Parts: sequence; structure tokens; C-alpha cells
Amino acid sequence: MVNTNVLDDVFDNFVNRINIFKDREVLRHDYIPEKLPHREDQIRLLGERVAPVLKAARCSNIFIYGKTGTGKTAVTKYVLKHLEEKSKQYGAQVKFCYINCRTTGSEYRVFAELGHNVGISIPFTGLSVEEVTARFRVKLDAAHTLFIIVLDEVDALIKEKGDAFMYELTRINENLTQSKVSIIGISNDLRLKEFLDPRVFSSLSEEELVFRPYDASELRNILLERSKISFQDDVLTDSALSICSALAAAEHGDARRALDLLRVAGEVAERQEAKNITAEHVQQAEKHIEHNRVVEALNNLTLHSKLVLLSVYHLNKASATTGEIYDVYNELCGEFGAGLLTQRRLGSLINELDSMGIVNAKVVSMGRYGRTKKIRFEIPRSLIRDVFGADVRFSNIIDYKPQTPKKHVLNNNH
DNA sequence: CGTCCACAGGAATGACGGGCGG
DNA sequence: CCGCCCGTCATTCCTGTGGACG
Repeated sequence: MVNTNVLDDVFDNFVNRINIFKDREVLRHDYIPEKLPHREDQIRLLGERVAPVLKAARCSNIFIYGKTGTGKTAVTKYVLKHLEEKSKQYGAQVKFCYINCRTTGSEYRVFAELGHNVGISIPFTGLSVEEVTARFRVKLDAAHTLFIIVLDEVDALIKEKGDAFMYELTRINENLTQSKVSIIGISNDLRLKEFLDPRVFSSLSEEELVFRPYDASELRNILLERSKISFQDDVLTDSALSICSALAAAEHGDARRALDLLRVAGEVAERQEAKNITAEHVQQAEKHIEHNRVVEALNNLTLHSKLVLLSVYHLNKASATTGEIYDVYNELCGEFGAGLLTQRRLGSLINELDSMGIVNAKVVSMGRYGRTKKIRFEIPRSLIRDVFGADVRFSNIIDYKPQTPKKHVLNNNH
């Protein structure tokens, strides 16, 4: 009885509350707005580069550089969206394919994704990369079209797997007679050319485009523009707007971060049933975002990565070495009934945790007492307790089934 | 100033789940 | 169904190394 009353209140409150948002989707960073402030130049330049496509000519390969949240992806998608409309209008044969290399993960999956895009189904394993490329090429050639491939965050894939697949891609036109391919590469890392074979680099960077980070006042404009569509009038205070743009500007002018901050601040204000969004809400949002990011990362770790983290936790030191961690990890595996990995493997797991920003691993030399990694938490210890439970040792380390020790989870998402 | 620790991290190899062509 | 191929992840084996100690 009591429960339903409480719930009634919750729902009634929600409905009757003063609405802060008009359209919260607008603040998601994958939303492409009608207007991209301070990127007019880039839009025009990119537009000029891809325009030949409308007259059935292949456009140059383009390389786009810029740090995260500088609008590379947004501008590219924006331009291609309009190009698509125009190409329909003029009846030009153009196809587009957008691939995020970091989430796609491997050379094989990139080609599989390309294949899907031209309408062939490709199993998630079992074929050689060459086979997949060949099928893609045949199907593409039969399509009689210009094909623009956007490879977002290519730097991630190149650093991990090398540039052989890029070489393959840049040469694909040689084997096509009816269709042509253009590549738009997007990189977060300005030093990417150091990782590339000069031949690949030169054919890939027929044109280059650099995106500078936004400064605080530019971020402010962007936020202002979006807040007009996303929030009710007069909800966002000036101080909140300023602190949002200042915080994001301090972090290399990341517009994505600024937008997240603003959206979450709005949600915080909404939950507190405030009439408007204040600087206070923004600061709470900042903590909130960081917390969520880490919790999600922790929950998605594999069993062994979790065990490694717990080992570091139990060591309870300012910084632990690989050897120490391996000892504790060994013990934990025994208690847990899990098969243990080698120290070599553990080293890579630690590196992964490091690149995720969960731990900090630094290689240090201790003279003739060896060379090791010093590992310390980059996140508060309390968070480990929160996520893995109060009794950390025998904690609910989720979904582990001792009788069917799964080796690795198949990446079977479509 | 050479030694030598305690690992780092690259390369080769194996196990596994899976697709393909016949 | 079979024999063969593949990509991925983990293991094994290996060489490399920074700098405090003696």
C-alpha cells in the first residue's frame, strides 16, 4: 500500500514537475545539429574536397586530424549527410560507409563492416582477411558506384595492428573497374604519420584538414546554441554556462565533454527539482560523469582483469610491482577456483587497465633490484569496494561459472 | 664502471570456436 | 559430414635493459 503511494508520488512529481529539458537528445554528442559554430571553414573545405563526387568523379583521399571533441566526426557526418541529399538530387551514384575503427576493433572486422555495407553478409570469423576483402571488392565493383569510406579513429587501429590494411585499402582502386573508392581518415593523434608507411601516408593524405581545439568562448557559443533547443527558456544560468565551457576548455577544448557536462547538469537539476541549472549543478555533474565512467568500465572488465584489480586492492600499497601483484593474483585465483594466467599475460592486462585510466603503470628501474612496473590506482579505492561489494575478497565477481570456464567471450554483436 | 636483478615486451606457437567447399 | 582454413587469445620462449650496488 505504502509502496504504491510512494510510487504515485514519484510519477506525479515527474509529470507535474517544471520541465527543464525541451529536447535532451540534442545534447548527446552523436547528435548532428543544423549548425556547427566555429567550424564553417572546415565544413566548406571538406565540402569542396568531396564535391567532385557529384559529377561522378572520384574525390581525393582526405585525412583529418584533431583532438577528441574538436568536431571532426560531427563535421564529416554533417558534410556527408548533405552530400547524400545533393547526390540524390543530381542522381549521382554515391555510397557512404562510416566506420569507427576503435569500436570495430580489428582489420578483419573493418572489412566485414565494409562488406555489410555493400550488402554481403560476412561471418564474424572463419574467413581470411583476403577472402573478405576480395568479396567486398567484387560486390562493390558490381555496384557501379563511388564509395566513400570514413575511418574514424584510425590511429587506434593502426597503432595496434599496423598499417597493412590501410595499404590494402589505398590500393583497392587498382582492382576496380566500375566503382571507385575514396577514403576519409580521421585521427585523434597528430603524430599518426610516424606510424605510417610513407607510401600509405602519401596516398592517404592527398588532402589534409586540421581541427584546432575550441577555446572557452567558442565552447560557450556551441553550448549556448544547443541549449536553446535542448532546454526550456531561461533555465540555464549564465554562471553554469560559463563554468561548463571553462571546464571543457581546460581539458583541451573538448566539445563532447562540454555537452555531456551540460546534459548531466540538466539531469541533476531536474532530479533536484530545481527551477534552473546553476554552477553548483555543473560541478555535481562533473563528479557524476567521472563516477559513471569508471563504474561502467569496472563492470565490463573480464574476470581476470577484475582479479588483477582486486590483487592491487589487497596489496593496499601506494604502488605495487608486477611481481607482487602476480603473487596475490595467484592466491586469489586459487581461492576463486579460476585457472590462472601467466605473468606475461598479466603484464598485458595491466597495460590495458592503464590505458583505460583505471590504474597507472609506469616502468621504473630499481637498479640491480630489477626493472618493473609500478602500479597504482588512478581511481579511489572506495570505488572498488562499491563495485565489487563490501566483502571484496569473495565478492560478487559477477557471472563466473567455475564448471564451464569460458575462455573468451565471442564478440557476436551483429 | 661493470654487474646483475626482475621484470618488459617481441615473436613464435598452440588451443579453440568457427566458416567454407566438397 | 570431413578436412582444411581462419582470427583471437593465451602460453612459451626469448632477448633487452636502467641504474643502484659493490
